[in-house]
Amino acid sequence: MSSPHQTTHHKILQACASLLSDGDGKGVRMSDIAKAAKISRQAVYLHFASRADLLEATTRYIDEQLGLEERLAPSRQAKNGRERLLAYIAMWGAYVPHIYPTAKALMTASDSDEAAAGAWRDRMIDMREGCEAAVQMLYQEGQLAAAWTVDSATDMLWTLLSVSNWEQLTRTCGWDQATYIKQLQEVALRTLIDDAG
Amino acid sequence: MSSPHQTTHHKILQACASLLSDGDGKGVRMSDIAKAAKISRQAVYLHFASRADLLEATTRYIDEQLGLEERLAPSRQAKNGRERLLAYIAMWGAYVPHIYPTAKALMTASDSDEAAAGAWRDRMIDMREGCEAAVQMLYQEGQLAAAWTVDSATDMLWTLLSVSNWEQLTRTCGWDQATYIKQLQEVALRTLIDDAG
DNA sequence: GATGAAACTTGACACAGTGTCAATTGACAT
DNA sequence: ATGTCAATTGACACTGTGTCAAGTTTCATC
Repeated sequence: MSSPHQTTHHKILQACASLLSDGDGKGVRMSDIAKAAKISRQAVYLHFASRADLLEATTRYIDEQLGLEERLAPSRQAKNGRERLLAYIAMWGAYVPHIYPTAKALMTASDSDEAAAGAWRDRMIDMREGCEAAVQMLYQEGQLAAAWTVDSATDMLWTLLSVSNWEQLTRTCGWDQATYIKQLQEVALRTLIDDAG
Repeated sequence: MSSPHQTTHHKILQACASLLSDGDGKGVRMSDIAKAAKISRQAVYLHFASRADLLEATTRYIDEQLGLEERLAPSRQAKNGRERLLAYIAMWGAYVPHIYPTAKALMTASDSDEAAAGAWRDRMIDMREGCEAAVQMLYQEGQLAAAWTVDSATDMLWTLLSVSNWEQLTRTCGWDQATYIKQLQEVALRTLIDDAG
């Protein structure tokens, strides 16, 4: 737990995050990051063991910058499962665009496949918990549709909200953010709740 | 339109398909393929311009081997949109396991990113047409839920059935094939049709 | 049977990008 | 002055794709 204030460590994260934000995560090389941080390429390795390691740290850094915790508050304060589900999807839909480039870089990390894939998977497991909380609440209210267990419904919701899906719908299909949120809320409600008004 | 009978061309496709089938598409190198086809690595390039090119040809080859067209028949013969939707999802759920390794290799082709990604995208656009046909049929029957246009519903269904989602649900979440099919049918019905009995 | 064209082989190489190593410099504290 | 830590420079190994050149096999065809 070193404290990364305005240290080199911090500068690297900033440079990495910034490079990932412009462009869509393609071809951000260690040397690019070093250059952006005004540092030698090798110095990066003094702070991060590998590209995957740096990428993973960058997602955490971005989470802090963007106040992920605060963004989660509305869904946590929701008074019923339905509201919680809607709030969670709204939060997520507004959040993904920010982490997308990093996510993409992490998901398609060609080289240190194991490490990068693992880092991203860990990250997504955290997000799964948010899904589970909403589903659990629905279940306890007796609102969860009969076709689902808490587990399978969580799996489904989690998958529905995956970054890949977000990418396909917004990038390939051209949906805008508001549409993405509205339609995914629609799907989630109709799928998970019986009186899906 | 050369005719690939028992030619080298054909042997390469066979070797590639076979290598992709065991293992999950990771680290299948050009040299591995050449070795499996009992050919020099360079000879592969006499038949396929690049790894992406070969991979793409392999998906087509597999489609033929597995009789994709015949598998599509039941959904095409369905007498209403609902049946067509269900049949299409059932077909797809049974089909994905076979193309998954190749799909994965194509999606995560680190190098010739453009070509590989493009090849896979083309492939998926074909599959989108199957989704659209079902949605269109529902629409013409007045069965498509009010929240959707034909386009947006097709986008949603297409995304729902993506290989990434299949991968997450079956590989990560551990769903078996029957569960995948049943639950995705459930989601599609509830989402797209108003009287989602 | 010689000629020639295709298909294939061998071996070498360029290229990109990651990660490693060793030797050196600079700053700062004690 | 000494030690230590951060950073630099430059070189190198490694992996895998794709390219090139020169030689060999195979086979058809005159």
